[in-house]
Amino acid sequence: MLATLAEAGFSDTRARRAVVDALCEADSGASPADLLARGRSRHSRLGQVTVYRTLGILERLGLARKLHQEDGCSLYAASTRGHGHHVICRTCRRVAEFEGCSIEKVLSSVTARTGYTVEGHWLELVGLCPACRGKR
Amino acid sequence: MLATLAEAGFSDTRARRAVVDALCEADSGASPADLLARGRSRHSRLGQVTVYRTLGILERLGLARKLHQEDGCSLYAASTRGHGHHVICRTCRRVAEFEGCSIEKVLSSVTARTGYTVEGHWLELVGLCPACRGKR
DNA sequence: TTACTTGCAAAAACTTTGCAGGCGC
DNA sequence: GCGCCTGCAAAGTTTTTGCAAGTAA
Repeated sequence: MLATLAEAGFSDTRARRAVVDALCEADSGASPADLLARGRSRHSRLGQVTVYRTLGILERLGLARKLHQEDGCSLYAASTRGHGHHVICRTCRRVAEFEGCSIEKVLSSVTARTGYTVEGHWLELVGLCPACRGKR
Repeated sequence: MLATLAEAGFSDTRARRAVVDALCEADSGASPADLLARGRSRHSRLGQVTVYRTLGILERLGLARKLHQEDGCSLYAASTRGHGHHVICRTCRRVAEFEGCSIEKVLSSVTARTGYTVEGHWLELVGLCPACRGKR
């Protein structure tokens, strides 16, 4: 992830590393505030603004993805570069990434029914992770 | 839509009607601010707060759906009650609703690969509507 | 009448911007 | 050393809350 940042021409700074590490260590969706808190354990002078700015960069590079949810959409999760989707646990917010969403069939039927040319899609699953399912 | 509100125990007020009508007449995603503006042409004393409150009710009843987008997620669209998804035009924001997203196969493969129990999903398509495609 | 609604004003929450100083390269 | 980065403070936005007055039933 840091390597990709470097390739893209961004310098390797302490603040960015703190944000990136905080995001990667989290196996659940993290809000900018969460990331600030976690990042500060690595770099105490880290500011919220830098978290936002770094997230912006990561998002543009496809390294982080914003998770959208019923009750707001300001959680972020690390993401393998490129296309992919996330499943998020409705209880603990832990996320898992997956690829291959065979929705080609849906696309053609939507095109036929609505006349739209579909260029992109956003898919997100919600459920219970193995750990939370066990707890019940 | 108003009938459904009544059945759910909400009274039929001028303000709510203004918001509902504004949302229904819009064939594109509308922000709370858009709805306030449009709603005021019907009920000039309408306040922004009521727009938010009404949208909250409609959302809970499944009559309105929040559209999530790259650059923020505060657009709403009227929605047929129950399960469904939207395609939104990336140019004019016009939306169309569709049902039948055959993602059952995806679900089982995700369950197998991640161990999550998937309970719900959220899918949104982006593209060009017939009108915007023609304009180019 | 009685409880539900509304809208104003204010507060709160969340993001972005301006800018002087700091740090990576 | 030069130019990209950072963080503080402040400004902007968006959404929520408190409350007295208004309205549906």
